[in-house]
Amino acid sequence: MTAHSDPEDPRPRAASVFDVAKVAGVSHQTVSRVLNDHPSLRDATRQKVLTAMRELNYRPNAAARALSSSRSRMIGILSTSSGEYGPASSVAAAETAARGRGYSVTIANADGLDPLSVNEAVNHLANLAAEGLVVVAPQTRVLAALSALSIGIPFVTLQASGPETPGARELDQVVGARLATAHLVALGHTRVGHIAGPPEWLDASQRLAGFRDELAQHGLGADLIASGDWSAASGYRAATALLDQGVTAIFAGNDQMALGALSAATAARLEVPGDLSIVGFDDVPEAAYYHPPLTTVRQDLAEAGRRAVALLLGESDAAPSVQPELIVRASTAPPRR
Amino acid sequence: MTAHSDPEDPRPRAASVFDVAKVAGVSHQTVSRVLNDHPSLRDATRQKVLTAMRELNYRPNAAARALSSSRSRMIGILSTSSGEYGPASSVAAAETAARGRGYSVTIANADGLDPLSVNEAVNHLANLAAEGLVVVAPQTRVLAALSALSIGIPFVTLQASGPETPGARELDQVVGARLATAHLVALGHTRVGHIAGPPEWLDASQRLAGFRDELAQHGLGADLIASGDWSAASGYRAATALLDQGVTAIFAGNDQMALGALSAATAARLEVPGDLSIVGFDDVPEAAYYHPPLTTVRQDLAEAGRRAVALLLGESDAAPSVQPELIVRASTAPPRR
DNA sequence: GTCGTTCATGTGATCGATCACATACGAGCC
DNA sequence: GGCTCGTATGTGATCGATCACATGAACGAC
Repeated sequence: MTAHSDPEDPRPRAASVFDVAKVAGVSHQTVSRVLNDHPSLRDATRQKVLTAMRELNYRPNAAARALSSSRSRMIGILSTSSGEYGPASSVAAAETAARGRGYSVTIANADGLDPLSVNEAVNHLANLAAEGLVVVAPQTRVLAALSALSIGIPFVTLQASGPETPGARELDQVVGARLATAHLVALGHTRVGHIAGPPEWLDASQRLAGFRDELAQHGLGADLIASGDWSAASGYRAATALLDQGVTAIFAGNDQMALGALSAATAARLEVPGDLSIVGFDDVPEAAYYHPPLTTVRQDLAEAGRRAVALLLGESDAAPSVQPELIVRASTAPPRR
Repeated sequence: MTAHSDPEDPRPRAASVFDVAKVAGVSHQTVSRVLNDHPSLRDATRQKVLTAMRELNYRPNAAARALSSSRSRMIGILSTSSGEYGPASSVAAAETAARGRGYSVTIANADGLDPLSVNEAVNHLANLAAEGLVVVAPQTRVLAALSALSIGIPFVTLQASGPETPGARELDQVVGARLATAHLVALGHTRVGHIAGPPEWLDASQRLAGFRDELAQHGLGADLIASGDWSAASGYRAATALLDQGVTAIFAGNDQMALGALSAATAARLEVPGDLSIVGFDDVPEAAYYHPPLTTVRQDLAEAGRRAVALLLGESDAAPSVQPELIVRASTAPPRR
């Protein structure tokens, strides 16, 4: 009594347009027309096909579509490997926006500092035939690699402009920085320092530029500058250095570094905002709960993600860019004396 | 004098295996063998082909490969739309791990609370023929939707077990919670409260379970429980409620809520850790710079992401799970009296 | 010296869609 | 009637890879 092997299940593989066509009593091409909602189709026919699709639990094969139409309907996101709040929320918003338009989103993280890693990431996305790239963490090196590889993929950078992106968004960064700086100056600070992000980040250099511009406009020198790497730890170190130079106010390039500065002030037995005013950038959700609650510049990162996708997909009705907003909390005050 | 339209550029479309084959003087199949590094290939032949590929700047067409091999080499990540640190860093690590193994990663965000949104996200990934799913923010509803759709895609959940994932990882959460709770008990606290995450999150319920278990083991009641939504704001509210009930220590389900609790204590003119001890969970990079620096439980989220991918791709040499680690900083101390 | 094996390579069908083109039918017009 | 035109649908080639199978050469075993 030997159990003989079953002749295998009748149809292990998924339904194709042909299967649907057969069930609906039409040609495969008609099914394809339904899929791409072609205008000249009788409604009765369309319904028959749709019914058949449901019955067979039909799923169009994305690979086949991509192959024959030579359109991948895929957008690549080039990001850094960090889990930072800013990039992450932009990515999420970009994904939602893209999916809403029938696109898929693949991500590729690059180290950013490592040219090889950037190349690999870009190459990966190019191999997938991504129709466009959203560069989330725009470092000069990433953009350089992108140009150098010169794969003909259009790309849009977030939060800072790349070659293809005219003006608009880059203003945000400068304007935001000016907002923060102006606030400190208006409070009466004259010795205001800046903790800049890594110089190779476009955002960082633009914020720095905004800081300089604003001080210059008030006839103040902008020589109190320290650099960090976006982390709280680096903010702590940078703030310590700036305090030695006698600043009474600090504009930090992001909220994490501002938090580090807050911590450095405490360690130096200084009161914030009494002895030292601090402004951050980004308005991370936690900023309102820092001690003291942080004055910062709010950016709508999610909106930036959405807008990047819209721009990429050529919806050039691109509304004017969202302006950053200064959120005044408790970490800033007039200098004590 | 009419400019006649050019007969168009000679070969606008990219090189295929056939083009490479012609240049290398071999058959298209041999090219394919090089691509998939087939064992029986003379080295000279392989070199010829590789040279031809470089010369033509050949990129294998992913869609065509997927179609004919019926393998998408794609992993889907099902995530929530938040920009939180935890999920984001796991996603990044998972991506790197997947790419290292020749897989691509597409993401799909779901609202998590909205069943429709979850369905859409899962469906999207299924349509892409993802070979496996990594569920980054495991809420019961997401898992339910996943089972209900019963598309035959294997999936792995991060940080908490799903149907397919036996034991291992889920311990992490419980163990971590016990670690935190035990620390507070060892300091002499008897009225310790917990700020739990949303009940529909598996992580939240597991941490809560760990908290309860540990207290029970010491003969202490675990009735001082408030719920939050992971945000600092909710932590603030929950902590305020717990303080009314006279707790001397709080274990928060994540660092953001712990930060909110820190802020609530300050608002209530209580000193941390003198009047109130607080422990968080996750060890976000900023935790060391909170005021005071936060005692918390460190999880290696990136490692979790990597491991999820390994598990998914059937590398069952899955090393024993990484144990969470208690990081003692300055937010915990013995009760004042 | 023929046979079976293994290695190295080629030939044609195939995956599941779209595309280019053909066809059938009815309406409108001279 | 004969023409053109627009709508609705079908036929076969095609995208770029892999797969199944065939073939030719080299080599040892009997």
